[in-house]
Amino acid sequence: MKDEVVKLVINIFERIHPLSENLKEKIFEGSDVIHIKKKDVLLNIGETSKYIYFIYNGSLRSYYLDQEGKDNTSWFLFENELAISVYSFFTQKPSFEAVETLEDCVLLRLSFKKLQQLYLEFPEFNYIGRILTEQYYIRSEEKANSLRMLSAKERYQQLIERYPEIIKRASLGYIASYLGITQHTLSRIRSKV
Amino acid sequence: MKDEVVKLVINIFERIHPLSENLKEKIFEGSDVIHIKKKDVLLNIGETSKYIYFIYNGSLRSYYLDQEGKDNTSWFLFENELAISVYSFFTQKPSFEAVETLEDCVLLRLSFKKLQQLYLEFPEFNYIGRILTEQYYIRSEEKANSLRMLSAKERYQQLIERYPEIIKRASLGYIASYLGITQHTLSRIRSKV
DNA sequence: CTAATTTTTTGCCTTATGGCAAATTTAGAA
DNA sequence: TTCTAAATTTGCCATAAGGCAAAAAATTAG
Repeated sequence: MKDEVVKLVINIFERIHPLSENLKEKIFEGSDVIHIKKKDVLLNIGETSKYIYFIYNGSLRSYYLDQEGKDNTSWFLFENELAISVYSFFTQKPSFEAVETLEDCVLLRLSFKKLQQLYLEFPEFNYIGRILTEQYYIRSEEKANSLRMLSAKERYQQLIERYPEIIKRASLGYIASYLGITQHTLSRIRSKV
Repeated sequence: MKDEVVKLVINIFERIHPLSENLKEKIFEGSDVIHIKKKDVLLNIGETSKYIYFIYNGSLRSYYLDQEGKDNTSWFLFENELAISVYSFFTQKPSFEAVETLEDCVLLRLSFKKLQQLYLEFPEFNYIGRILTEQYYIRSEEKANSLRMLSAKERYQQLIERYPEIIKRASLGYIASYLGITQHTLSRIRSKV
């Protein structure tokens, strides 16, 4: 199992920049495959994010609690994507957001500490880290721009266009908060489309 | 002038990771100081972003045009910050957003091509690039989360708390679109506070 | 398979925000 | 300084989205 998962990750990395055999071995040694049930929590609010996850199977979401304690989904993540709590992992400070599974998952886990070692020992690995960070950053900008420029309905339409599976795999309540609207509004939008 | 500006940039970089003398020289050689007037355009919609800018003096904004052709500010940037059009610069594809100055500016400019050369010639420079990308990425996530979770009034209050000078340096219309609301709404929020 | 729980839809009314238009203030140019 | 243009505020009304509550549908557990 681990062989297969690590192979896939390395494959994704190598589309960005070749890896030395030594680095590949270190990635293999430093990471673990974990199996985790639906609705299990990978990171609690207030906890510092210590791991980056690669999603081999399943899906995750991260969410914030607002003033009234309602949870607002900030990201959905699926197969072949990397999952972290952006602020907490990058700064190594306590998280304002939580991360949980939406489905049973198979994840590859690498610790922050190990990752830093790899970055320092293999400077070229920073190239890959930089490119991946850029790619997720672009998606973050897209999110902000949709929220700014599009109506609730348009945001919903854009979401199902770009990530059609999201509707099958996440509940309406989660999707609504991700779009910055209430369940009721989303339900109404759907009934009209 | 150029000495002073490059020194400041390198100083900022060195807070992240030390630079070899050779790399410092290459940064100096590869970059140009440019003086540019208020309201001048650094990047047009449809154009591919070829430069990254360091703001020594002045301020910039980037903006999108919505369906009706109204412009919506996506970022404000001030002294000691780096400015790019995120999507276009990272992907080297035509930009959906434009970048213009809000004030007369003194900028340090480095081409995408030169930057890639530096990344390849000095692998450790990717470390700095990665960390900076992470920092701006965090800010992008904050923007998206504010738009999702806070009311127009709360977003305005958060903005003046975190970036108080923004009010003196950007017009209300720009600030309103950055907050995802109309000028009128922002004007009303201000009159009530 | 049935009961219990969760998720989704719907109705009614309130509130926040937008659209248009005009008045006022501020900034810029001659 | 004075004139002109741009930015900001305000009023009035329309529309989008939220709050509360309950019904309906779907999922899960026993």
